[in-house]
Amino acid sequence: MSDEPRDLYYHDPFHDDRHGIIGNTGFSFSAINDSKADSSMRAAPSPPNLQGFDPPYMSFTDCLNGSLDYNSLTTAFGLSPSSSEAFSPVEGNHKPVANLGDLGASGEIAGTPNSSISSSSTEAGAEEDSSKSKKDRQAKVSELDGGDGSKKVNKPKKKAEKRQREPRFAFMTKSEVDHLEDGYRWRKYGQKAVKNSPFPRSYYRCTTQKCTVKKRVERSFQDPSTVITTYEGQHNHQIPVTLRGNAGGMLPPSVLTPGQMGGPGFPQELFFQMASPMNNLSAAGSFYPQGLTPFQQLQFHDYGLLQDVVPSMIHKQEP
DNA sequence: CGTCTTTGACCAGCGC
DNA sequence: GCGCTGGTCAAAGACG
Repeated sequence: MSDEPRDLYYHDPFHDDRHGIIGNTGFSFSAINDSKADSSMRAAPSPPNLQGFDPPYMSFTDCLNGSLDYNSLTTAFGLSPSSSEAFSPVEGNHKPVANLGDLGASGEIAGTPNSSISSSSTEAGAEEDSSKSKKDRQAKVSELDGGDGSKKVNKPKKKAEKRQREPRFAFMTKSEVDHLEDGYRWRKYGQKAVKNSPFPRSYYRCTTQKCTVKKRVERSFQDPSTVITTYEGQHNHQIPVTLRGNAGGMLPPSVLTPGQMGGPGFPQELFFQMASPMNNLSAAGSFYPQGLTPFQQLQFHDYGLLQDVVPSMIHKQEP
């Protein structure tokens, strides 16, 4: 693949001094666009106050609605240019915060310090799961092969339609554990070495039937202590709370269950995941300049924010 | 025995 | 057209 991911907006983080600022917040948004053209269209004027945290942050809604300047927000965090997401560096983040894994409440992930979260949203719009399309493709091929079955992987006879992407969100988490518990069950279906990175990227798929959500997990090559988790798609089911202990009890009322807010789990899950660690952040107190944390803003919006956010994300998949 | 991980192979898409 | 890279498949093995 090229160094310029085709399915998202990427820009060189190392030549944009805004990143560090964002990164220091320990929380950032990165937009993942499926369309470069679209990303350029969305490129609103840079938030002039982004650098100074004042007003501290774009709202989650802003991010999801694409009203913010992706260019200023999309930052690489030790991802190879070929990586599909870009993040903010968090070098300045030295205070212990909750781990995303804590949210899973599995208990198997010790709270690792220095958690930083980044979320990314795509333009999305893809109803069809990429893997599904590929499955269809290969199934079709299988038939075309006349049931030979000798070949391990069947070759498609014709080109499938251009693969479409589900909406994606990425999280950066400082963790020693690669695969962070998030309450869902995942099956690893692949691992690949990533260009320009010594760390492989792992591919996971939600094990729930008919749920096409996938996630990728990779370590930042710049900061090996940081795990970058990218979710793709939206869960069409609730968090299997009975599994592995889980976080059911931890769920804030406003984000308790997917679907309650008007859609399947994805944005809610995201918010939930963001919210919990950030709660700890808030508790940490002096973590952010002037006591302002990104989550504080989120808390301000809390329910309303989700209401703003969710429809913007969910309506795309409404029938 | 069911579930999950590992791993090599294959494919698509892109740039040159 | 070729090579590179990301993404996925699926058999084999590991594990509880």
